[in-house]
Amino acid sequence: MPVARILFPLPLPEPFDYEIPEGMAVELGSYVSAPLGKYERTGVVWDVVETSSAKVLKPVASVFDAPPMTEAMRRFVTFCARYNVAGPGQVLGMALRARGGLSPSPVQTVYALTGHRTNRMTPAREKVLEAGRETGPVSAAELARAAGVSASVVKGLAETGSLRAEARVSDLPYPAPDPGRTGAELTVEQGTAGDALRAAVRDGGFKPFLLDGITGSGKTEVYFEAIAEALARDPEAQVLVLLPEIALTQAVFDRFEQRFGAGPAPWHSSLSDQQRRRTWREVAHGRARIVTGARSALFLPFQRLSLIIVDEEHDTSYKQEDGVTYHARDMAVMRAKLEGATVVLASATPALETVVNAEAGRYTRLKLSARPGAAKLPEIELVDMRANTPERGQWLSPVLQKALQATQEAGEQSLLFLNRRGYAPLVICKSCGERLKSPGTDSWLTEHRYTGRLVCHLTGWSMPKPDTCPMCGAKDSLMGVGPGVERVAEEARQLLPDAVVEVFSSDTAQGGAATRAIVERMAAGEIDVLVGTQIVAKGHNFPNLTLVGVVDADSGLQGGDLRAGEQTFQLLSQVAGRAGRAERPGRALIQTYQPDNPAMMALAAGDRDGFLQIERDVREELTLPPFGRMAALVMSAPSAEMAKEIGLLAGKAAPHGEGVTVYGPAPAPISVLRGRHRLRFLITAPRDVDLSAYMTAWLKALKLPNAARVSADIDPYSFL
DNA sequence: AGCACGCCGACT
DNA sequence: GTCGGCGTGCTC
Repeated sequence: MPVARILFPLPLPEPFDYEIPEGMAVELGSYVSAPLGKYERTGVVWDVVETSSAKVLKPVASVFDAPPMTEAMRRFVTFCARYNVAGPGQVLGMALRARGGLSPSPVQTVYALTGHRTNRMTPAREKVLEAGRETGPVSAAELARAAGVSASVVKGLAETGSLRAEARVSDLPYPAPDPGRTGAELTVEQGTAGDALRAAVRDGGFKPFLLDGITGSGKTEVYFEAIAEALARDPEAQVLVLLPEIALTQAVFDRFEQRFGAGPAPWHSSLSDQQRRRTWREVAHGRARIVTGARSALFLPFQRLSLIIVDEEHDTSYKQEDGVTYHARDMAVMRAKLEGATVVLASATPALETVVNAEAGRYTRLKLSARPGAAKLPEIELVDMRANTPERGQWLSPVLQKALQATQEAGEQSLLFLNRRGYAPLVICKSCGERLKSPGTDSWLTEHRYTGRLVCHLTGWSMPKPDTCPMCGAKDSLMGVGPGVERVAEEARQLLPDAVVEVFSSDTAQGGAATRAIVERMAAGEIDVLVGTQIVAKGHNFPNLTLVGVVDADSGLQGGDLRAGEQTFQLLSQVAGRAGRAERPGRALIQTYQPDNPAMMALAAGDRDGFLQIERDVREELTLPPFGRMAALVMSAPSAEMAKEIGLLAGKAAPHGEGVTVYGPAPAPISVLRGRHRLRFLITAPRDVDLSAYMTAWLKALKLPNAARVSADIDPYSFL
C-alpha cells in the first residue's frame, strides 16, 4: 500500500504518513489536503513510500489541481530549515503563505451592454445603461454604484436583455513580457557585463555573479540583458528579482514594463490578499515569468526558476529577524544552486562577504566603473565637527550652513540626511532629570512634533506629549534632547526662510503613494531642501540635487556592531551618490567628530576598495564572518530571576564543539522588550564548523520552563 | 499552529 | 458544588 509522507506548514518535527486511496494521483510534491486532528489541512507530499512505521493511517483527502512543488523547491525548504535551525514545516509555511492560490481563480459575474434597448425604460435604467458605457463589463454592485441606483435595477435590465451576465475570472494571468524588445543603448563596459550574464544564462547551470557597479552605472540595464536572455531562450523560464522592500516602487515597476512591455508580478508586504493569491498562483503554475519581490518572494514555488537577481545585495533588510531568521541573499545563492540557475548579486557597495566570495573565485565579478553621460560622482568632504561646532541646540555646522545657502541661491536642491525619525530622540524632565521610556522596555521615547506625540520606535507604542512630567509632576518641564529630522528641518527653515523644506521619513511618507508623491515633487524641483532618513538613500534620481549633507555620520559607528563601519560606509556612499546624477557636479558634506576613522577617511577619498581591505584584514585577524562563522542564541523570560536561571541552564547545556566558542549569557542589547527579559549568547567558530548542527544540538539538549522562549539566529546581523 | 485534556481558584 | 484559567501533550 503506497504511503504519502506529508509535510504541513506547522511547527511539527517531521512529515506525517497517509494512505494514498486507490486511483488518487498523488506524486512527489503534490499539494494535498489531509485530515490532521480536527481539520483537513493543506500540505505537500514530501515522500512516497511503501510502508509506514505509524500504526493506523488516515487517507489523503484530495489533491489540488496545481503542478506539484518541484524537487528543487522541496530541497530548498529542507536546506533552509536545517541551515537556519527551524522546523521544515515552518519554512514550508513561508512557501505556502498565499496557498489560497491553489484554488482556481475566483469567477465573478459581470454585466455587459448588449445594445438591445427594452421599450420599458425608466430613468434609473437609463442611468445604468449610461454608466455601463463608461465602465465596461463590471459586477452588478459596481455598475449600480456607478449609476447611483440599486443593484436590483441592474438585475431587472439583465432580464430584459439589455445587459448580458458574463462569467469573468477575476484574477487573470499577468501579461507576458516580451524579451525581444530592444533595451537601452549600452556602453562598452555595460555591454561586456551584459554579454557575460547572457552567456551564463544561455549555458544554464548554477553560476553566481557579483555585479559591482557604482551608483548610476546602469546595473539595472545590465541585468535586464540577463532577464531578456533567460526569457527568450526558454519559453517556460521564470525570473526572480529581489529588491529591498522600500525599493519596490511604481517607478521600478514602470521600468520593467518599459523594457519588457509588461509589468512584473509583484510580491511584497503591502499586497492585498487577492493580489498575493494571484501572484502565488501564477508563479506556482509557471505562468508568471518575471517576479519582483521583497525577501519573502524567495519562498515562492517557482516551476522553472532560471535566474535570480538580488539587487542592492548589501541591504540589511534582506536579513529576516523574526520568526524563521534567514538572510535572503545567502538563501538566494543556495536556491540558485539547487535550481541550477544563474544568480546575480548587484550593488554599488557590495557586502564584505560578497566581495570576499568574489575574490576567492566563488563568484564572477563584473565591474561597472563609469557613469554614462556626463554625470560625475560628487566631491565628498568631511566636516570636522570638533573644529566646526554648531551653536548650542543646533546641528548644522557653519560649513554646511554656508553650502546650503549657496545652493539655495544657485536655485539648486539640497538633501540633508539624518537617520533619526521625529523631532528629538530623547525626552527628559528638566525638573527631575527623568528620561521617558516606553512601558515595558529600556528604549527611550522619541518626540514627534508633527503629531505632538511621544513614540517608541521599538514597539510602536505612543502617547500625546503630556504637559506635566509623569514622574515628578512638574509643569512644562519636558524637553526633547538631540536631533531628529523634524528638528533639523526646523533649523533649515530658520536658516533659509524662503526655501521649501520638507521632511521625508516613514512618518511623513506612509505607503507607496505618499512616498511616490514626495519623490515626484522633489524631482520636479518643488522642494528646495529635503530632510530625510534612510528612506532617501534608495535609488531615486533628482537631477537638480547638487548638495548632500550628512548631519551625523557618526551615529552608525556606535554600538560596537560587527558591521557598523561597513554599513555606515554603504549608507553614506549611497546618500552621497544622490548628488549630481545629471549634468551638474554634486558636493557631499559629511559631518563627523571622528574624521580619522578609517570608514570616514575612505569615504572622503572615495576609496571603497581601500575601505573594504581594512575591514577585511580586521575580520580575518579576529576570524569573524566571513572568515569564521557566527550564531546567536536569544532567550527570554517573563521575569529577571527566570531570565538569570535559564541563562545558567543554557550555559550548562551548551554542547562541546571543536573550535566553537560560546560567549555569554549577556543581556541582549534591548534587554527588556514587551515585559520580557532577554539575554543572548554569541557563538563563533571556524569556517569549516557546521554551526547550524551545533545550534540544533544545543536547542535539543535544552529543557526550559514553559514560559521561557529560545531561538537561534545563524549569521546574526542585528547586534542591537 | 490548533485543540483537548486536565488540574486548581472565584462564582451562581 | 461548577466555570474557566492556561500548562502539557498530540496530531500520521
